[in-house]
Amino acid sequence: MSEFAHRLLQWFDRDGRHDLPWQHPRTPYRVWLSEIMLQQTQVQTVIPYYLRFLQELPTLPDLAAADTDRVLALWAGLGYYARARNLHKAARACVEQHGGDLPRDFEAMAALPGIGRSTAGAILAQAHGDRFPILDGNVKRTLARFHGIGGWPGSGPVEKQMWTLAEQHLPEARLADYTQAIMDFGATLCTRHDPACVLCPLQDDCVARREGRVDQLPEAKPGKPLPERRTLMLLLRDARGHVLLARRPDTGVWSGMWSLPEAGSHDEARDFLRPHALDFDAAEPLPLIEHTFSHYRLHIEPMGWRVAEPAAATSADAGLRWQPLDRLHEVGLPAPVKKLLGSLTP
DNA sequence: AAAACGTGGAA
DNA sequence: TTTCCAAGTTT
Repeated sequence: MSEFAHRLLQWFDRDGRHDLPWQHPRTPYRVWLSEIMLQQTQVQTVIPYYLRFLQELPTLPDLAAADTDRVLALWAGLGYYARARNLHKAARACVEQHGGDLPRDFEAMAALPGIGRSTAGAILAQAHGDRFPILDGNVKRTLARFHGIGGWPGSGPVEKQMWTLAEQHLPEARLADYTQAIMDFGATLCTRHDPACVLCPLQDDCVARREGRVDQLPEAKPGKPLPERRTLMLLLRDARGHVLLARRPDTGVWSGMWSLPEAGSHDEARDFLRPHALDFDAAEPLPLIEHTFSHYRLHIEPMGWRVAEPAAATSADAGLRWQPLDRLHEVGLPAPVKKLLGSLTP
């Protein structure tokens, strides 16, 4: 076995994490769900969502049989909602094409929506002990430092080089433990800021350590200014304590989620209000919301109205629904909308 | 290749 | 306050 993997496994046995929820039992479905939730998301954030999701949908067939709305509701707050929609699609594909289980074959696994090369490797290694590398943020950081690799790890050439190295470091056995080990190592010891180099089992052979470049590696993603956008959110409440929700389009942010009706201008808002016989100028202004995405900042202007009777037009529209304020947990709401509606007094 | 795609926590 | 970024994938 390579010295790299050997030292990592020894470190893992003593200092790794052995009680994460998806480790007991380490079934393919449980590992899969954890890997998808953990994409671009920290363990601490995932755990409560993971436990709730698994309680509601304990098996892959349960997930496949669930409504998309229910899946999105369980995901609401985690972000990157395409993960939830792809998870759901993949579960249905597994029922139709793989007998209700995840496939054991790498190519079949990576062909499922939401499962790329790294996630496929992570699932096969952890659930079956198969010999595949992963290349997540932890591994990239570890390799960048250990081998002294410059350049942003997300760029094509650097990533290609790292896949090769990740493959070369694989041990012959204990693939499940090794996969968990290198992620634990990156998450708890070889951290982005202030890594614990004095405790590191790889310190003698670490290029960054030897050359005093630990703080400089891995190199950051080239930064760009954050664009600003704005929208009006229309909050219509009726006398029963229901609020009017609108389904997000199939494309763009929050796709498929339920949210508040939006308007890009006051004129657009007036058009939307017309069937409700509401006066735009009678709106109750609500506190402005600033919501930051990974790729732009959104300024939300919420405006509220009270309606005596829900207009017939809104009940017939499949893209709209009147939802009781005390049953918002039934639908998947974007984080800032959930917060806004949660602050309302019923 | 580069941009889209969420959110909350830390520096 | 602003910036960065955390178990990436898809288009």
